[in-house]
Amino acid sequence: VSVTMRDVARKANVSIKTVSRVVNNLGEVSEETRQRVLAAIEELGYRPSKVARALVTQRTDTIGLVLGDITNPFFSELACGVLDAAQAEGYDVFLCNSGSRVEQEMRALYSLADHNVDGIIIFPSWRNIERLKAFAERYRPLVVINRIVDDHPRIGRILTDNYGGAKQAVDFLVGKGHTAIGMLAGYSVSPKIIRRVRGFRETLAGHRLSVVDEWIVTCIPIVKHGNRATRRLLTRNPQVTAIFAYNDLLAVGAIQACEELGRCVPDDCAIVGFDDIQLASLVTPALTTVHLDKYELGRQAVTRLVEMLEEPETVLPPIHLGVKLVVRESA
Amino acid sequence: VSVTMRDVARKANVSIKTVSRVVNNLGEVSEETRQRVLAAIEELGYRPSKVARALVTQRTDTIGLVLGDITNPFFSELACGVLDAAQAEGYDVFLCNSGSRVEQEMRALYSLADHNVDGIIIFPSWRNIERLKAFAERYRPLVVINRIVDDHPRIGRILTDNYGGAKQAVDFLVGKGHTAIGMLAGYSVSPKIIRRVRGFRETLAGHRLSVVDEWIVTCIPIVKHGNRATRRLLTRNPQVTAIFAYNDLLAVGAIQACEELGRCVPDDCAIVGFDDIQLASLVTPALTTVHLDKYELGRQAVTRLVEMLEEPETVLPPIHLGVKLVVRESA
DNA sequence: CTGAAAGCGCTTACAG
DNA sequence: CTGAAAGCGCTTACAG
Repeated sequence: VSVTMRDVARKANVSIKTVSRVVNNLGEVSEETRQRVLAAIEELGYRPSKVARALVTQRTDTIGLVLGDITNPFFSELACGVLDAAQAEGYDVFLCNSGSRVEQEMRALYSLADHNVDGIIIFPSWRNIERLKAFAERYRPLVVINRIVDDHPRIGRILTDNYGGAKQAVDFLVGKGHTAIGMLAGYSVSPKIIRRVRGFRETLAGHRLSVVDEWIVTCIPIVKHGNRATRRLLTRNPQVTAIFAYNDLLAVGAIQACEELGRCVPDDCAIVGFDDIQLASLVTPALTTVHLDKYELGRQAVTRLVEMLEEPETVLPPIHLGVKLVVRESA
Repeated sequence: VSVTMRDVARKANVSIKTVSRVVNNLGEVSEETRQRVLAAIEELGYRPSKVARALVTQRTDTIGLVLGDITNPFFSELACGVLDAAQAEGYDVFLCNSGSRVEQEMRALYSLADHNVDGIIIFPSWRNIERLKAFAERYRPLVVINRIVDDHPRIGRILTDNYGGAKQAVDFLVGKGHTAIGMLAGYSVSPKIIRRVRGFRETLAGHRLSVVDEWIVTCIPIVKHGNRATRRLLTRNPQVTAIFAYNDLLAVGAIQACEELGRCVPDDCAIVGFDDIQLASLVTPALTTVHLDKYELGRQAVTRLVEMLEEPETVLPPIHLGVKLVVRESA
């Protein structure tokens, strides 16, 4: 099928090299020759093969994006930012779902490396940092979203203010008079890893409120499990009057559970989410939540990756993204 | 950085060709040699370059996916099906947003062709079929979702039963006693192109109800515009007691509008959506809508594309996907 | 069972 | 301003 540089060269009666020069705008070609080559390209419908070019330049103009699950609105908004920014910079993007599982995540990474992507943006699963570092050193540069990693020229970092967001949420709830506040903690309850949990605990303590471990429950961060976990939490601990959720999906599940339990939101139980996905404002009652600019997060990741590709030796500082509580109806 | 076949060959004391044989499992290698090569591969961390391989085989093991907007839950569920099926078949996938604009869509297509993807799955913008056909013939095979296209060996087709879904919705509404039914029609009101509109009109006519053009309004299919369009529709035509929406996003906007207008759903105005995205069951009142298996849609598209790649000459019949009305609270 | 040569479609020094 | 040669990292006939 495909027409090559050789075909164009033949048609325009020049060497392959000259075609290459006009395709890549390297100048040094007489205007007349240039026009002749351009005409041949047009006529034949020639498109330079990025594969062939990549083999010699070692650049593919592609990047990889590894996410937990594109079906999660948080990730799809982030992906949208990545896509738009990548296109603006001239990159195409490979998308991989990791299912938030380490094995699948590493498989995606290696598969991307096999395709010689220029770099990879990843929202990693918990605790996987060492393997990521090994990968980055051996194969491709990485931009890591929302995980703490040591300085490294091959690893870029984008961090959202999860601690601060949790603090804003708790401060707000305490300000409303709540003293018995539970948390749906997502995958892990460990404050060492999860800054949203640490922010929750420490802010509570800062208000001289006791941190009750039993009120902090782990759950897969989707609606169904938020519902289930909340039902269990409120049934066993009816004294809890407010819930801070690791993300909006859990918070929406919590609203459902309250309704099923006959507890009115926000009067019988206040609920605060995190992320401010589109769903948050569409649900009834509308969710009070910590707003995070997911699209911008994706854009920044691309910007940072491009910087790293341009200056491979430099270690760049982490990029920080702020968050802000949005008060609606659920608290 | 990168270690090549030559390095492995040197280390294992064999020819490059022999390394190629074990990498590709072509047999014809003595077990002893095989082990030696495998050990060298392991030790050096060698990974075969797909780029180099692609240059000679003309296959990249990648496919492209061109969507309107990954942020739309319909598309992200579809994408999830594509991703999973593609991975199972050994393909990685490029994702492109087209913003539902023809120019951007064509740009994405050509960019994908430049990367030598093996094939492309596309949910095309309206009326673009001729250019798609030209592209498919000249560059890469396509699987087209939800557009009618003539038989063509380079174009696969997946169709959902949009007409039947609209019919189910209207039948249901009429069964409930509604006679003044409006429609939020999405981008275009033309029954020639949009089967959901045609199904709506013809089913109405089949019930001997008059089809009022003024009650069928076009709008960008997202929540905000659904709200706006519904407000206008119901304000100008208060006699309308039911609305069929082109998709769930519009239907959710319609629910909001009714609430703002003080019309109770479903009693003062019944609303039926289309697609059954996750949001549909989360909103209050929960949306009655036409269920569509978007994940399966994505899977089928991949299956079909793989079939086409295996038998490039054959023209395959369109794949049809059924739909089914799900009755919840909004109608 | 194993290897030397040619070639996929480009770019990169190097000449002229 | 223009071209011939080598090479990117593989696979594909072809020999032996």
